[in-house]
Amino acid sequence: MISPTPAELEILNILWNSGEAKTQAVNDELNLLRPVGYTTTLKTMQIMTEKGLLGRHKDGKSHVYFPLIDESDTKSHLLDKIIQSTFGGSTSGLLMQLFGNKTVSQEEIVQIRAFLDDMEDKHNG
Amino acid sequence: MISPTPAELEILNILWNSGEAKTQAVNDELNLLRPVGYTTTLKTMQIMTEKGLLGRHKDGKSHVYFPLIDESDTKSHLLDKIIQSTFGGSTSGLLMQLFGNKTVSQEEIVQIRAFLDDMEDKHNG
DNA sequence: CTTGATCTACGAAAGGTTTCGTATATATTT
DNA sequence: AAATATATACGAAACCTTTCGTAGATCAAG
Repeated sequence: MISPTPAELEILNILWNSGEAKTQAVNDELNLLRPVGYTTTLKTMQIMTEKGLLGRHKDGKSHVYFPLIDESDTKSHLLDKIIQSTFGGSTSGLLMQLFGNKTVSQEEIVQIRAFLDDMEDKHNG
Repeated sequence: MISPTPAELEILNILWNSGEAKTQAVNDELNLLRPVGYTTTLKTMQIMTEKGLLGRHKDGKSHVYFPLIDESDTKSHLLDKIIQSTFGGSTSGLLMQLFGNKTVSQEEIVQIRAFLDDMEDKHNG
Protein backbone atom coordinates (compact mmCIF):
# COMPACT_ATOMS: atom_id res chain seq x y z
CA MET A 1 0.00 0.00 0.00
CA ILE A 2 1.11 3.51 -0.83
CA SER A 3 1.71 6.07 1.90
CA PRO A 4 1.41 9.59 0.61
CA THR A 5 3.98 12.05 1.93
CA PRO A 6 2.81 15.11 3.89
CA ALA A 7 2.87 17.37 0.83
CA GLU A 8 1.07 14.74 -1.20
CA LEU A 9 -1.55 14.34 1.50
CA GLU A 10 -2.31 18.06 1.40
CA ILE A 11 -2.99 17.79 -2.31
CA LEU A 12 -5.02 14.62 -1.92
CA ASN A 13 -7.24 16.27 0.67
CA ILE A 14 -7.99 19.08 -1.76
CA LEU A 15 -8.76 16.66 -4.59
CA TRP A 16 -10.83 14.36 -2.39
CA ASN A 17 -12.98 17.37 -1.61
CA SER A 18 -13.32 18.79 -5.09
CA GLY A 19 -13.22 15.55 -7.03
CA GLU A 20 -10.88 17.02 -9.59
CA ALA A 21 -9.01 20.25 -10.20
CA LYS A 22 -6.36 21.95 -12.28
CA THR A 23 -2.92 22.67 -10.94
CA GLN A 24 -3.69 26.36 -10.60
CA ALA A 25 -6.76 25.72 -8.44
CA VAL A 26 -4.89 23.26 -6.24
CA ASN A 27 -2.02 25.69 -5.84
CA ASP A 28 -4.39 28.53 -4.99
CA GLU A 29 -6.00 26.46 -2.28
CA LEU A 30 -2.64 25.40 -0.88
CA ASN A 31 -1.64 29.04 -0.68
CA LEU A 32 -4.57 29.76 1.58
CA LEU A 33 -2.67 27.80 4.20
CA ARG A 34 0.99 28.36 3.36
CA PRO A 35 3.09 29.92 0.62
CA VAL A 36 4.14 27.48 -2.07
CA GLY A 37 5.28 28.07 -5.64
CA TYR A 38 3.24 27.02 -8.63
CA THR A 39 5.94 24.80 -10.09
CA THR A 40 6.36 23.12 -6.72
CA THR A 41 2.72 22.09 -6.71
CA LEU A 42 2.91 21.07 -10.36
CA LYS A 43 6.00 18.95 -9.81
CA THR A 44 4.48 17.25 -6.79
CA MET A 45 1.35 16.40 -8.74
CA GLN A 46 3.44 15.06 -11.61
CA ILE A 47 5.29 12.81 -9.20
CA MET A 48 2.01 11.70 -7.68
CA THR A 49 0.79 10.79 -11.14
CA GLU A 50 3.93 8.72 -11.73
CA LYS A 51 3.36 6.98 -8.40
CA GLY A 52 -0.22 6.18 -9.30
CA LEU A 53 -1.77 8.42 -6.67
CA LEU A 54 -3.38 10.73 -9.22
CA GLY A 55 -4.78 10.47 -12.71
CA ARG A 56 -5.19 13.33 -15.15
CA HIS A 57 -6.62 14.32 -18.50
CA LYS A 58 -5.93 17.26 -20.74
CA ASP A 59 -8.21 20.26 -20.88
CA GLY A 60 -6.97 22.95 -23.24
CA LYS A 61 -3.34 23.55 -22.45
CA SER A 62 -3.59 22.41 -18.86
CA HIS A 63 -4.30 19.16 -17.07
CA VAL A 64 -7.16 18.24 -14.79
CA TYR A 65 -6.03 15.99 -11.94
CA PHE A 66 -8.08 13.58 -9.84
CA PRO A 67 -7.31 11.06 -7.07
CA LEU A 68 -6.78 7.41 -7.93
CA ILE A 69 -6.64 6.18 -4.36
CA ASP A 70 -9.54 5.89 -1.96
CA GLU A 71 -9.82 8.47 0.81
CA SER A 72 -11.03 6.09 3.51
CA ASP A 73 -8.50 3.38 2.64
CA THR A 74 -5.67 5.87 2.70
CA LYS A 75 -6.66 7.43 6.00
CA SER A 76 -7.15 4.04 7.59
CA HIS A 77 -3.69 3.11 6.48
CA LEU A 78 -2.17 6.29 7.89
CA LEU A 79 -4.01 5.73 11.14
CA ASP A 80 -2.81 2.14 11.34
CA LYS A 81 0.73 3.34 10.90
CA ILE A 82 0.60 5.81 13.77
CA ILE A 83 -1.17 3.28 15.97
CA GLN A 84 1.63 0.86 15.23
CA SER A 85 4.55 3.24 15.62
CA THR A 86 3.28 5.38 18.47
CA PHE A 87 0.95 3.15 20.46
CA GLY A 88 2.49 -0.24 19.87
CA GLY A 89 -0.47 -1.40 17.84
CA SER A 90 -2.99 -0.64 20.55
CA THR A 91 -6.06 1.25 19.40
CA SER A 92 -7.22 1.70 22.96
CA GLY A 93 -3.83 3.22 23.70
CA LEU A 94 -4.58 5.85 21.11
CA LEU A 95 -8.00 6.50 22.58
CA MET A 96 -6.62 6.84 26.06
CA GLN A 97 -4.12 9.36 24.78
CA LEU A 98 -6.86 11.15 22.90
CA PHE A 99 -9.09 11.54 25.92
CA GLY A 100 -6.52 11.11 28.64
CA ASN A 101 -5.87 14.72 29.40
CA LYS A 102 -9.36 15.99 28.84
CA THR A 103 -12.55 15.65 30.75
CA VAL A 104 -14.78 13.62 28.51
CA SER A 105 -18.42 14.41 28.89
CA GLN A 106 -21.03 11.81 29.65
CA GLU A 107 -22.54 12.63 26.31
CA GLU A 108 -19.34 11.84 24.46
CA ILE A 109 -18.92 8.59 26.34
CA VAL A 110 -22.42 7.55 25.36
CA GLN A 111 -21.62 8.39 21.78
CA ILE A 112 -18.46 6.34 21.79
CA ARG A 113 -20.31 3.41 23.34
CA ALA A 114 -22.87 3.67 20.57
CA PHE A 115 -20.04 3.52 18.05
CA LEU A 116 -18.70 0.40 19.72
CA ASP A 117 -22.14 -1.23 19.80
CA ASP A 118 -22.56 -0.44 16.15
CA MET A 119 -19.22 -1.90 15.31
CA GLU A 120 -19.91 -5.11 17.22
CA ASP A 121 -23.28 -5.46 15.53
CA LYS A 122 -21.65 -5.20 12.13
CA HIS A 123 -18.91 -7.56 13.16
CA ASN A 124 -21.25 -10.20 14.54
CA GLY A 125 -23.67 -9.91 11.65
CA MET B 1 7.73 21.40 20.08
CA ILE B 2 9.95 18.62 18.82
CA SER B 3 8.61 15.85 16.63
CA PRO B 4 10.73 12.72 16.85
CA THR B 5 11.38 10.92 13.57
CA PRO B 6 10.21 7.30 13.15
CA ALA B 7 13.59 5.88 14.12
CA GLU B 8 13.77 8.22 17.10
CA LEU B 9 10.31 7.21 18.20
CA GLU B 10 11.30 3.55 18.24
CA ILE B 11 14.13 4.38 20.60
CA LEU B 12 11.98 6.64 22.75
CA ASN B 13 9.41 3.88 23.18
CA ILE B 14 12.13 1.56 24.47
CA LEU B 15 13.47 4.17 26.87
CA TRP B 16 10.03 5.22 28.07
CA ASN B 17 9.49 1.59 29.03
CA SER B 18 12.83 0.95 30.68
CA GLY B 19 13.45 4.42 32.07
CA GLU B 20 17.07 4.29 30.98
CA ALA B 21 19.38 1.98 29.06
CA LYS B 22 22.79 1.66 27.44
CA THR B 23 23.19 1.75 23.67
CA GLN B 24 23.80 -1.98 23.55
CA ALA B 25 20.54 -2.77 25.34
CA VAL B 26 18.55 -0.42 23.13
CA ASN B 27 20.14 -1.89 20.02
CA ASP B 28 19.43 -5.42 21.20
CA GLU B 29 15.79 -4.57 21.71
CA LEU B 30 15.55 -2.89 18.30
CA ASN B 31 16.98 -6.00 16.73
CA LEU B 32 14.12 -8.05 18.10
CA LEU B 33 11.98 -6.22 15.57
CA ARG B 34 14.32 -5.48 12.68
CA PRO B 35 18.02 -5.70 11.86
CA VAL B 36 19.93 -2.52 12.62
CA GLY B 37 23.64 -1.95 13.18
CA TYR B 38 25.06 -0.92 16.53
CA THR B 39 26.65 2.26 15.25
CA THR B 40 23.37 3.21 13.61
CA THR B 41 21.57 3.06 16.93
CA LEU B 42 24.44 4.87 18.64
CA LYS B 43 24.48 7.64 16.05
CA THR B 44 20.73 8.10 16.27
CA MET B 45 20.90 8.37 20.05
CA GLN B 46 23.75 10.87 19.80
CA ILE B 47 21.67 13.00 17.44
CA MET B 48 18.71 12.70 19.79
CA THR B 49 20.92 13.93 22.62
CA GLU B 50 21.99 16.94 20.52
CA LYS B 51 18.33 17.64 19.79
CA GLY B 52 17.45 17.51 23.46
CA LEU B 53 15.32 14.39 23.19
CA LEU B 54 17.63 12.31 25.36
CA GLY B 55 19.97 12.86 28.25
CA ARG B 56 22.89 10.63 29.25
CA HIS B 57 25.49 10.03 31.86
CA LYS B 58 28.68 8.02 31.80
CA ASP B 59 28.91 4.58 33.30
CA GLY B 60 32.30 3.02 32.85
CA LYS B 61 33.25 3.40 29.23
CA SER B 62 29.70 3.56 28.00
CA HIS B 63 26.78 5.94 28.35
CA VAL B 64 23.40 5.43 29.94
CA TYR B 65 20.66 7.23 28.03
CA PHE B 66 17.27 8.39 29.26
CA PRO B 67 14.36 10.37 27.74
CA LEU B 68 14.14 14.11 28.34
CA ILE B 69 10.72 14.52 26.77
CA ASP B 70 7.45 13.38 28.26
CA GLU B 71 5.78 10.33 26.75
CA SER B 72 2.24 11.64 27.01
CA ASP B 73 3.13 15.10 25.70
CA THR B 74 4.98 13.64 22.76
CA LYS B 75 2.24 11.21 21.80
CA SER B 76 -0.40 13.91 22.12
CA HIS B 77 1.64 16.05 19.82
CA LEU B 78 2.02 13.30 17.24
CA LEU B 79 -1.69 12.62 17.44
CA ASP B 80 -2.51 16.30 16.98
CA LYS B 81 -0.33 16.36 13.91
CA ILE B 82 -2.09 13.47 12.21
CA ILE B 83 -5.49 14.87 13.18
CA GLN B 84 -4.47 18.12 11.57
CA SER B 85 -2.87 16.71 8.43
CA THR B 86 -5.19 13.80 7.79
CA PHE B 87 -8.51 14.77 9.28
CA GLY B 88 -8.44 18.51 8.84
CA GLY B 89 -8.25 19.07 12.58
CA SER B 90 -11.36 17.07 13.31
CA THR B 91 -11.03 14.62 16.18
CA SER B 92 -14.41 13.14 15.43
CA GLY B 93 -13.20 12.58 11.88
CA LEU B 94 -10.46 10.43 13.31
CA LEU B 95 -12.91 8.54 15.49
CA MET B 96 -15.23 7.87 12.57
CA GLN B 97 -12.31 6.51 10.60
CA LEU B 98 -11.18 4.47 13.58
CA PHE B 99 -14.55 2.91 14.28
CA GLY B 100 -15.26 2.34 10.65
CA ASN B 101 -12.10 0.30 10.55
CA LYS B 102 -12.88 -3.39 10.92
CA THR B 103 -9.41 -4.24 12.10
CA VAL B 104 -10.26 -3.20 15.66
CA SER B 105 -10.36 -6.53 17.45
CA GLN B 106 -12.89 -7.73 19.98
CA GLU B 107 -10.14 -7.62 22.58
CA GLU B 108 -9.50 -3.98 21.82
CA ILE B 109 -13.19 -3.19 22.09
CA VAL B 110 -13.24 -4.75 25.55
CA GLN B 111 -10.28 -2.61 26.53
CA ILE B 112 -11.94 0.51 25.23
CA ARG B 113 -15.12 -0.27 27.16
CA ALA B 114 -13.11 -0.83 30.32
CA PHE B 115 -11.44 2.49 29.76
CA LEU B 116 -14.79 4.22 29.34
CA ASP B 117 -16.05 2.57 32.54
CA ASP B 118 -13.00 3.85 34.33
CA MET B 119 -13.53 7.32 33.01
CA GLU B 120 -17.14 7.32 34.12
CA ASP B 121 -16.20 6.18 37.60
CA LYS B 122 -13.77 9.04 37.95
CA HIS B 123 -16.27 11.45 36.53
CA ASN B 124 -19.01 10.39 38.92
CA GLY B 125 -16.72 10.45 41.93
C1' DC C 1 52.26 -3.27 30.14
C1' DT C 2 50.41 -5.32 26.19
C1' DT C 3 46.52 -7.49 24.07
C1' DG C 4 41.86 -7.82 23.08
C1' DA C 5 37.20 -6.44 23.55
C1' DT C 6 33.95 -2.83 23.66
C1' DC C 7 32.46 1.84 23.13
C1' DT C 8 32.49 6.43 21.24
C1' DA C 9 33.15 10.02 17.76
C1' DC C 10 33.26 11.42 13.20
C1' DG C 11 32.30 11.62 8.53
C1' DA C 12 30.08 10.47 4.71
C1' DA C 13 27.07 7.89 1.58
C1' DA C 14 22.45 6.57 0.20
C1' DG C 15 17.74 7.42 -0.19
C1' DG C 16 13.74 10.27 -0.07
C1' DT C 17 11.02 14.75 -0.06
C1' DT C 18 10.32 19.36 -1.15
C1' DT C 19 11.50 23.28 -3.49
C1' DC C 20 11.98 26.21 -7.46
C1' DG C 21 14.57 28.15 -11.77
C1' DT C 22 14.74 27.80 -16.50
C1' DA C 23 13.49 26.35 -20.93
C1' DT C 24 9.94 24.94 -23.89
C1' DA C 25 5.28 24.33 -25.47
C1' DT C 26 0.55 25.92 -25.99
C1' DA C 27 -3.13 28.93 -26.12
C1' DT C 28 -5.09 33.79 -26.28
C1' DT C 29 -5.20 38.43 -27.61
C1' DT C 30 -4.25 42.27 -30.38
C1' DA D 1 1.35 36.80 -37.27
C1' DA D 2 3.46 38.71 -33.27
C1' DA D 3 3.23 39.48 -28.57
C1' DT D 4 1.55 38.10 -24.23
C1' DA D 5 0.08 35.03 -20.83
C1' DT D 6 -0.18 30.58 -19.01
C1' DA D 7 1.17 25.56 -18.68
C1' DT D 8 4.24 21.96 -18.78
C1' DA D 9 8.66 19.37 -18.44
C1' DC D 10 13.08 18.86 -16.71
C1' DG D 11 16.82 19.06 -13.75
C1' DA D 12 19.00 20.11 -9.86
C1' DA D 13 19.66 22.13 -5.32
C1' DA D 14 18.60 22.02 -0.45
C1' DC D 15 17.28 19.53 3.24
C1' DC D 16 16.39 15.62 6.22
C1' DT D 17 16.72 10.87 7.83
C1' DT D 18 18.89 6.65 8.14
C1' DT D 19 22.69 3.91 7.64
C1' DC D 20 27.26 2.23 8.55
C1' DG D 21 32.60 2.12 8.01
C1' DT D 22 36.59 3.49 10.18
C1' DA D 23 39.60 5.44 13.51
C1' DG D 24 40.58 6.33 18.02
C1' DA D 25 39.51 6.05 23.05
C1' DT D 26 38.65 3.29 27.18
C1' DC D 27 38.48 -0.54 30.07
C1' DA D 28 39.55 -5.44 31.50
C1' DA D 29 42.40 -9.55 31.38
C1' DG D 30 46.43 -11.94 30.88
